[in-house]
Order: sequence, then structure tokens, then C-alpha cells
Amino acid sequence: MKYTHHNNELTMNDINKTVFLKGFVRKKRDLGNLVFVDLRDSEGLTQLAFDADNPLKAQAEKLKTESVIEVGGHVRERSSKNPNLHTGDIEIDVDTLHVLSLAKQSPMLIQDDTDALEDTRLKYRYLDLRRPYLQNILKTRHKITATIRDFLNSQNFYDIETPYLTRSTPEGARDYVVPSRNYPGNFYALPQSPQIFKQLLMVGGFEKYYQIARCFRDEDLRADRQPEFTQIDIEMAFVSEDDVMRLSEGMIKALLKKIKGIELKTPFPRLTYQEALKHYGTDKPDTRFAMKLITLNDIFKKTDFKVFKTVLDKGGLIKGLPIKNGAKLYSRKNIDQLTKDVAKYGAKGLAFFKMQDHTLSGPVTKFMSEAELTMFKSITKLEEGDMMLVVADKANTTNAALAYLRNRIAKEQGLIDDNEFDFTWVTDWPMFEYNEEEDRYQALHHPFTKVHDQDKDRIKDAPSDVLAYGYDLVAQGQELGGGSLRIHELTMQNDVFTVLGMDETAIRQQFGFFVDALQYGTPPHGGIAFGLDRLVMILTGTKNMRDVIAFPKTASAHCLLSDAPGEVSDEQLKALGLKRRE
RNA sequence: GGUCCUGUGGUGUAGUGGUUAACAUGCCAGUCUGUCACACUGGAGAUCGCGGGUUCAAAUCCCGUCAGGACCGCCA
Repeated sequence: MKYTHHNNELTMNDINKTVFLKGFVRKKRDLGNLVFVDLRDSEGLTQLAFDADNPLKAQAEKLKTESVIEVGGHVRERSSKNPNLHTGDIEIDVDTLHVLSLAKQSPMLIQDDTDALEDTRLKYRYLDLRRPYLQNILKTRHKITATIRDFLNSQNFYDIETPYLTRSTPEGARDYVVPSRNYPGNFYALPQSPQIFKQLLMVGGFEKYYQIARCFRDEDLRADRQPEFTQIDIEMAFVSEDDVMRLSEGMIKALLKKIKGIELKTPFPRLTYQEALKHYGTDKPDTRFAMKLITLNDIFKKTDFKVFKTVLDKGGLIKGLPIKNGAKLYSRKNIDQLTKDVAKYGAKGLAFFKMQDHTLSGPVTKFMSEAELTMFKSITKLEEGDMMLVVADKANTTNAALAYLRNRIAKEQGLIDDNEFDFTWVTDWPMFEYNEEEDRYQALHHPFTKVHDQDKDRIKDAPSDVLAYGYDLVAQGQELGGGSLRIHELTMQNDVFTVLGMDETAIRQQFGFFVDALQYGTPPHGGIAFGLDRLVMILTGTKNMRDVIAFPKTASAHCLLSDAPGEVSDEQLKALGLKRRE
């Protein structure tokens, strides 16, 4: 099929040219003795005109919406122009028309303001994808990956693929698992990330590696989490934390310039993990607005207020979220609602303090001494009309609840500028975190993260105090990427495995090949991985991850288009050595 | 695993105990020479997600179930 132009191209400069166009019939306007057809392709719209004396007019009247057609004709000036359309000054006087593919009635309107609900859109994703909105996002996604590849190629990185069929490893997310035909009863696992393989590439002597790699995690989903997602995976030998962060900043800077025309300032600000938690209650703070949390433990050291006293006796945390002019903005009823909403984070209550008529009021003030009130005012620096929401609970609960409130209230009060791009590093992560339910330590980042030099001799003695060379890149309150320097010495790696509760047998069995590799000369190395899907969301202003993926899955990991997952035949099961239960 | 929201012509919605199940859009037919959300006239199109229960009577109330969504847990 030949065509001479796309549908966004023709203008007054092309008058009288003979052209061939193709595309979908977007809309037909039949005025009786005159028929107009909007022709849509991936680039835009062109209007076709069929006059009263055009022998093709009868055929045009019968055209079905979304059919694929091919037309030939010549470009002419419109007698009434459409200033909203790039090709709005011209139209095509058609002299050949072929229907290449007849369309039956579409289950949804193929326009940006489609009225279809998301499950319909996912079932007929190929129709949904015709909408300019999704076309533009996926085109931007392409531009983003192209820019990233250009940037990393220019820095002498090699793009190397790693296996999708690999080995299940303990720790981390639940694996997607693939049965082996050659080894009945054994399974491959799809990678949660290329972590081990990219480290082995460093051992293999490649000093700069990257890959835009698919990753798979069989966990419950969210608006910003899909079961398969894409990472921009980077690893480098002989580098410091600063080297990796500087490279990442260069890449993000190049992206924002190319995609948004924004000149970002580098280096990005840095916060330690401890600072982030202290000021924002979360390891992924939205730093586009202030509203820093204030720790209030000191004020209530000797309090008579039972709720607070109990919390402090158990080593808990009392923190406040200051809200400028909040005293009038938030009524008792509003606060009751916030209290309810914060319960899902485990917070059992929400106290408030209001500064009105230069007096501190609130349900807790009557339990406070004059000295405590004075101290409260001087620590919180509340001004006339301000309010403070206070949570007293286990540290994790207090932080989670207040971090939620901070984001929510900032949104409600319009404190967030959606066009502001704010990238921040969160550094100095603890190596381990204690899991109370399972009564064991877990790696906060992953078990291959290198610990700070000054901590390396006390990994086994004081796991909770050990810090790691880890760094996350946070933007708009989302974790965009994370990385670390990696362990390249066997002793440190073994110490970490030991803290994680693995004895020598377990280490051999699960990571034997990896531990072996470390013993043949391992360049010190480190790297980072960015969530491509989230990056595209931020750069296209999309709230829903499904909109940045061509064929996404539902919140229950179901593909409505192909109806995956589906059953397999008894023959297939037999070949794999598998049996159905019951 | 848990909490909450939603499910009504092709599509999106209205309908809180008795309606001819309403509206918009799309679709079909007709009129129309400058539309571009064309306009106008007429028409077809609904097992009210599914199963059970309450009731003289259920789209509507109750229970269960399925599907979609948001969130908590989970996601090294």
C-alpha cells in the first residue's frame, strides 16, 4: 500500500498536490449533497471531502467508523477552515477510495474523552491504543528509552541482556515460577531484577553495563505497581557512591531537558535515611512542600496524660504535623474524618493543637503543665491560626500516619505544584531491618549491599546499627530508583548472609554460584536501577501505571485482553511432570 | 489475607420497594452543499453481573458469589 503523506502533514503549501493517504475513518459527517470524512492515522487527522458530483460520494456515505481505508486525491483549500486542526486549512478532494478493512461497531468511542470504563478499555486494548492520549504516552515512553540509551551509550556503557529463565532465590518478593520440562519437578523463576547477573557481569570484566530489563514480582498490585515492570538497570566497576549518583543525575537531567524542556539543577539535594524519616516520616518524601514533622517526645517526658505516657514508656514516638492556618481550615468534623483515615496505618488516635487568640487549645492541653505548654510553643513555633496534628504510637505507626497526612493535606490545600520536578537522594540506609513477625533480620535494600567501612567488623554483633552504601532517588514522593555499592569481598557477604539467618549449607545451596564468583577476583562495583514505568508516569503526568504500558494487567494480575492466566492441557502438565491437586 | 467503592441497552450514567426502566452518546433509516461534538426527524437496542432469600410486589432491601477499582498488609 503506498501513501505519500501522514495525516498531520498537508497544509496550504501543498495545494493541488496529488496525494495518497491511509488511516482509520474517525468520523463521517454527511450533509446530504456533501460528505466529510475525518481520516486518522498515528500522526494526525486530515479531512476528506466528497462533493455532490463525486462518483465516490455514495460509497463515502456508507463508510463505517474505524474502518481502514486508502484514498487518493488532490489537496484543496477549504472554504471554511478549522483553526483547531493543523491540517485545518485544507481538505482532500477524493478520486480513489478503497476500504482495506471493514470495521464493525466499536465497543468504545475512540477519542481522548472516551466514555468507556477501564475494564472495557483493557478488554479492547487495541482500540484503546488508537486514542491519541495513549499514543502520545507510548511515543513519549519511546523517546525516554531512546534518550536513556543515547546517554548511556555516550558514556561507554554496554547494553547486555541477562536471562529471564533463572533461579528462584530466597528473600524479596514472591517469584513467578516456570516449570522445567527437562527436569520434572524443578522450576525456573522469572527475575525480580537482574541483580545477581549484573554483578556477575562485573566479575566478568565488563566495567559499565546497562539494560532496559523486564522484572517480575508476584505480589499484590497497586495503581503504581504491575506484576511485570521495566527497570533501567545500571552497574559500574570501580566506582564510589558519588560516581553512581553523578551519572544518574546526568541521565535524569538529559531526560528532563529532552522530554520537558526543563533545565534541572544538579547535583540533586541529599537527605540521609534518618533525616528523611525524622522530617517527613517516610523514606520517600515529597519535598516540593515544607510541613516538616516535629518530634515532641521531650515535651511529654513527664506527662500525666495516660495515652502519651504509655506510648513513651514503651519506647514509642510522639510527633506533630504543623499546618499553617490550619485552626480554621480543619473543623472538629474534618479531624474526626482524618482520625478515621489514619486508622488504616494502625494509628489509634489523632490529637490536635490549635493556636487561636494566642492560646493553645486542644483535647490534650488540659493534661499539660504550664511548663509543658511553654515548651510546646517554643519547640513547635506555632503561630496564630496554626494547627498541629499529633500522633503518638510505635515509631513506625507514627511516621506512617503522619507521612500520609502530610501528603494528603498538602494536596487538599493546593501546596503541590504538579509542574515542579523535584529529585532528591535518600542515602545511608540501614543494612538490616528486624522483622518482628518472623523474628529475624531482613535486608532493607538487598543482601548484596556493601556496609559502611566503619561498620564492617560489627555486622554480626550489632546488625541494627549497621549502615549501608545505599541510595534511593525520590521524586514527587515516589521511589524512582535505588542502588548501592555492592559487596565484593567474601567475608562481608558471608557475614550478611549469617545475619539473615543462613548457615553455610543454606548459603551454598542458594547462592553457591554467586559466592564462588566472588573468589576469583571481583572489582569493587555498584549501580542503580530506575523504575521506567514510574519515570514515564512522572514525565507524562499520568496517575495510573496502566496508561504507560501497552498491554497492562488488572489489580488482580489478570490480562483482560488475552484472559491470561489460563489453564493448560493435561498433555502439557504431563510433559512438565505436574499434577493438578484434586 | 483485610477494608472500602462500583456493577442498569454497544458505551457512559439516572433511577432507594409498585416507572411503559429514564437520559446522553453510539448504531440504523430519512432530510439537508461547508461540516468539523454538523443539524433536524424517526427507529432498533436492557436476562438491571450471577445465585439465593425477604415481600402481594425487588434494578431497589438482606445473604452469598463473581468481576473491576482504591487503599492496608505485602512489594529484598
